[in-house]
Amino acid sequence: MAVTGDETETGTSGDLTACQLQNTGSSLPQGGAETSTQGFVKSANPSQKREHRLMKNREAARECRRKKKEYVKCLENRVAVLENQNKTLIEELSSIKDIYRHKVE
DNA sequence: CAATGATCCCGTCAAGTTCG
DNA sequence: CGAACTTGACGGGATCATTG
Repeated sequence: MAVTGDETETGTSGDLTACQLQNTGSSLPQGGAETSTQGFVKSANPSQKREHRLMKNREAARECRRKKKEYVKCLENRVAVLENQNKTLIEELSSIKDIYRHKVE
């Protein structure tokens, strides 16, 4: 097993409400800077168009993976928190049962 | 130390979705 | 409706750990 991971669900102390994926319309340099996509795409020859498309997709894939990774990390945090909650509730229930038992006896 | 397996990250393609 | 965007799937290279 290659434990490359430096991840682990460290607290991040986050309030993890909803780990939502989907386009938050977040970062992504889409409309941004560099190649003024508009004019370029029209005047470019097919191979330039292809190159441009590949480049765009390359960046998109990177961003997509980044978001997915973030999403998974968020889910992992959520699992950790819920497991803790569950544990606490089980203990609480157990002590309530105890109290009840003593009263009955 | 070489072979092997596991895992990660990347680039590309294809199909689906969104938007002007 | 077409162009741009998003994402799952696939194949390949790099790196690390284990094993004989």
